[in-house]
Amino acid sequence: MKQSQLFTKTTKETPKDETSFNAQILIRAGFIDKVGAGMYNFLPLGLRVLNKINNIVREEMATVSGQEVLMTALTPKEVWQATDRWDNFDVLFKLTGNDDKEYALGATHEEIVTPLAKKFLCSYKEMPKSIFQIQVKFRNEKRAKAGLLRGREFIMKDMYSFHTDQADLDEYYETVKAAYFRIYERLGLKDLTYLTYSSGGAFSKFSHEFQTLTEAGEDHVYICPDCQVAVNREIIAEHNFCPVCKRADLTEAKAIEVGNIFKLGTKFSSAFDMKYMDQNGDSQEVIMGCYGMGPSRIMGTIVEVFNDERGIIWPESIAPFKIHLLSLKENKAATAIYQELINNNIEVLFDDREDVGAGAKFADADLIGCPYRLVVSSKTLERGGVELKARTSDQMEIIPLDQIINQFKR
RNA sequence: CGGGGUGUGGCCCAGUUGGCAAGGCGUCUGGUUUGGGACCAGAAGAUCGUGGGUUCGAGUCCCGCCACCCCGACCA
Repeated sequence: MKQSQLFTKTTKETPKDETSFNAQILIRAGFIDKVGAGMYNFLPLGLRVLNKINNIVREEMATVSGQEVLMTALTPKEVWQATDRWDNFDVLFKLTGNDDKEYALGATHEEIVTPLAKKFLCSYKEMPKSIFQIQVKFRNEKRAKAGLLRGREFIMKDMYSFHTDQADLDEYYETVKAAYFRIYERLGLKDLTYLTYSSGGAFSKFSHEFQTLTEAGEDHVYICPDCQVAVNREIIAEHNFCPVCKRADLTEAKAIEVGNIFKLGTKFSSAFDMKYMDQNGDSQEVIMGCYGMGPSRIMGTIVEVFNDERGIIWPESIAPFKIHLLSLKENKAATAIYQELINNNIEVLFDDREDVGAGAKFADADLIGCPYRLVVSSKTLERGGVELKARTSDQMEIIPLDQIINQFKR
């Protein structure tokens, strides 16, 4: 991508109606744009990052046999009445069609996925199965806040699994837990992310959250110094020791929830009368699990965690581009390098702008935060190459022109 | 939903006692620049969130409403 053609541009001004770091810097760098409280447009750079997060999530859900679907975001009133949530789920956005029929914008999809699965899963031979989607969710939060960390409209991956018995759910649940940690590892968040025991809400005694430590978070967790495990403050009164090693001297920390998995049991299969036929020809209730994760919130979390005073420092796995190539009055030589990178399928943002000073280009590169910066200038060309600098380091080195591809090709 | 705060060109903001709405960023034109957000000259761009009220006169004072931010409550 040539930066001269990029739809967005950066700004020095901090938006006045944002105080959260993730929103301020993502807006300044041109990744997102604010429409209203908890509502953001994703712009070309931001969408590239979001899609990369989504694709990592997709790949890992495939490893636990999740099949991707896309369900409706518009949902009929009747399905929510079936579970008694139309009147008891206060984050539902409700609306009325022109025939006075009422709808809700999807806040979560148990009410849609259960009737759907009921149409296909009728026999013990057809289970277990799990399906997931990556979709916009709507929740009428009384107070949206903290940029991408709590929106009224946000992106969510929600997976639902269907089992014949509790043991099968329990086993599957553990494999999904492991897949979640692989996702956080690939996103660079693993060391900061804790499996957290928390309230089970309406469906079970406990659930598991994945909490990433950051001062920007709104949850308080008590972490075990030995295990990568924590207890949410919600339940610390009844569970004030490490669930794994039983230590009692847990340390309080602020964190943001980046995933939440539940064993639903028969709550929804029973509400929608979803049953299957077992080996003996008897009708049995289906056992369900659900597994949530918010890619847009994760994007905000990563910005909160990986940054310095100059801007974002994207992990390579989700950076909008691997390389930011800056031309300082040497567009001819730089264009040749740009073409060669493109020809080798190496993602590059090429700052070919001719009316922008060197200082502004450096500032933009630091703000946007691609992992590697390549500078082409008369100085570097005299020394036979280009200057390479990692966003995470102050070290610079000259790479000979014929070695650039080797440097980045894996 | 309670409490607090803020609304002034696209963005950040100044605006004194009620008296011609200032500056910066960005944009456009011309010129000079080019290794850490350059400089000079010129130009365009505002029904001051919105509706009422007070006044000769309201960005400024009063009342209602709306939006956004923060704290709290809430948060499958």
